[in-house]
Amino acid sequence: MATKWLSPQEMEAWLAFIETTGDLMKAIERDLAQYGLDRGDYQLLAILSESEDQQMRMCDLADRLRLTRSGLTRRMEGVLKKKLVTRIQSTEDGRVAFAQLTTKGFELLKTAAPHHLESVRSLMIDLLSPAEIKAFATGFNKISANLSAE
Amino acid sequence: MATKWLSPQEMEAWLAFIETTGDLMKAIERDLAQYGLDRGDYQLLAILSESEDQQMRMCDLADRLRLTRSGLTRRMEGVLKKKLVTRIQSTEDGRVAFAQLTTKGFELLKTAAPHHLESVRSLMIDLLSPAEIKAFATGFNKISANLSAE
DNA sequence: AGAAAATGGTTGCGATAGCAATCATTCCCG
DNA sequence: CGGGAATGATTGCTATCGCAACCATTTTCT
Repeated sequence: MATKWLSPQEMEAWLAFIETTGDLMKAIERDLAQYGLDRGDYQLLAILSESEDQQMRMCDLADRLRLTRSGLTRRMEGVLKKKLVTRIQSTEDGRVAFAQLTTKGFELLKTAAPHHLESVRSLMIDLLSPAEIKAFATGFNKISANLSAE
Repeated sequence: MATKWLSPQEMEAWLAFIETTGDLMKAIERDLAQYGLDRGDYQLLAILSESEDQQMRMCDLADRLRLTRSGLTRRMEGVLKKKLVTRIQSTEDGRVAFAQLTTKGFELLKTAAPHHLESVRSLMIDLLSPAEIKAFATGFNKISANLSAE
């Protein structure tokens, strides 16, 4: 297999991507810390808030969060202790538990969301031209579709 | 502060980015696992291989890898045990230690690199149009510059 | 109905990595 | 020169998360 190297332009895209992504995530996470949340907690609350009855089966929630079931069990410990989420045992299926957003969790999310949005804007979105925004959307969607197709 | 929401296009770019990035990294990491390396090890070897005498001060290496000094100390344990890197105590400055690539480490890197490159190509670069490549390069560079400027 | 398989969730263990504290060495300033 | 500050690296502690093993419950198949 002859190794086809990356062109300078391709290399620049790749390097900029890997070197920047981690830093960007850290910066966004730092902005979220003032609410006592990390990115995982925020994502969890955000997903629950958009769900039917603001609740989800643990299992499905784990998939959405890209966590294993055990990973979610552990993450739940944190938000349960903070009373941002409650655990509801299913009456229909004894195996199943639901995670449900509490009022406190919803209030915190409503407080944090605008600031989080502002972080995303100022650290990323507002820096990009419309063409770049479009390229990010189409590009990452293609990458994602390819990953799912495997 | 009136909250300026994201436009559908902006939202799509943001969601595609965060949802895809983690999966992409995991996929690349999975391809690297056949060589007994994770992404951190690979990066460490790659950076050393490009350095003067294939060695670097621990401190500088930590910066390049976006690790704290303690994080690097721990990561070094792994590659030291695998004999991919050696530790060299500086004779000039008693505080300083260098990490240096071993022959074995260099050989492994030479073996893994083409496959890693192929992963990067097939999972990302080759899926993108030239315009998207360019947008990724310029976009992430802008984001990065902004983060550094803070 | 009853055994085997599948599903949902938790737990023990190990790996990664950050923070704070620590230690050694070197630098700097009086 | 001597003492305090800075620098480089390590260690203890903690938190996150995946894997494998496990347990409980439900489903499926005969």
